[in-house]
Amino acid sequence: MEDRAVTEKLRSTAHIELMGRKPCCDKFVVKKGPWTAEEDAKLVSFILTNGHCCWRAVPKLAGLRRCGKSCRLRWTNYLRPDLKRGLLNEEEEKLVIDLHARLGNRWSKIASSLPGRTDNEIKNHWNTHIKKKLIKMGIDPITHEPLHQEPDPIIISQQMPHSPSNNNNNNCLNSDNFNYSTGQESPENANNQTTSNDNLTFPRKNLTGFETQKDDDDDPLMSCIQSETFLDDAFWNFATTSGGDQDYTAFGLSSSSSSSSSSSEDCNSTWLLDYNDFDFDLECFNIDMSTFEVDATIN
DNA sequence: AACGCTATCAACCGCGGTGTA
DNA sequence: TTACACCGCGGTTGATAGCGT
Repeated sequence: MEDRAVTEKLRSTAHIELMGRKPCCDKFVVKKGPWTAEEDAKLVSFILTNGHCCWRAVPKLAGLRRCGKSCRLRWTNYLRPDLKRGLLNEEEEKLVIDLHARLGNRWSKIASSLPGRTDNEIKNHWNTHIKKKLIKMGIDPITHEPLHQEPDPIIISQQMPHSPSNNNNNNCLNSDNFNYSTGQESPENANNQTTSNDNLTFPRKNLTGFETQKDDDDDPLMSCIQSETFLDDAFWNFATTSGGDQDYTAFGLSSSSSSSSSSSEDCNSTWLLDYNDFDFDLECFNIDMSTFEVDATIN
């Protein structure tokens, strides 16, 4: 068995020299399944010392019999020092719901707005907690519409074609018009059917009966949103009250990361979307790991 | 104590987009 | 231009912890 693995490895190596790129991993010698503490230690030690030049090379250089892909997953989902532990708090949950209404199952995009949280974690939390909560509230977790409400085919036909999963235009949590810091819909945007953020935003008005309802009393989602917690300024002020220029520290964003996308007058959800484009890359930590460690303690 | 069921979450799989030889 | 690998993503699975009977 071992001989065969070696033979295959050599063959694979020879193949590499003839073909373009190297294979990502040697399928005959990689280990699968749960990571051991020893493997974790090796991976953490290697990445903290060297960063990850490319994931394919990491297992080899770190002395791990793992696929590079597996190493990346283990690092990003579990070993990264800046990860938050424990269940998502209420604010994070609400943000996930909001972003899910806007983005659909684009977990990585959603995760990029919750520093310290991984796409896998959010996906799991969605499937195990939030989904059930929404159903309990009478809200369809896929469409974010009330469960009892039949979708209007005319309305559906009006939806934007690039709307993710065709389900994101009904929710008053959808908030290009919504100011996270004030809890108010921006008046100048209130009647707009589209916004400038066109690949992430969708017509919000008059597309479904849900949104044009005059009386929201019977609507579970509206009831939720109109609940004390949701209307409490303190809840929405998390974006601005965390201290001076560090507007978004409640999400673990430092002023430097938020400054690229948000100014004081631009304190709506677009900063979140802009932040999606911030590529979290450990190689930057490679320059000065001590800085990294300091930052990691903040979260 | 033993068993079965459910919930949770780490890890894997397969795919699509992109980069490279 | 083509073929293939890399990377990241979303969906799914499987192990196991927790709980009730």
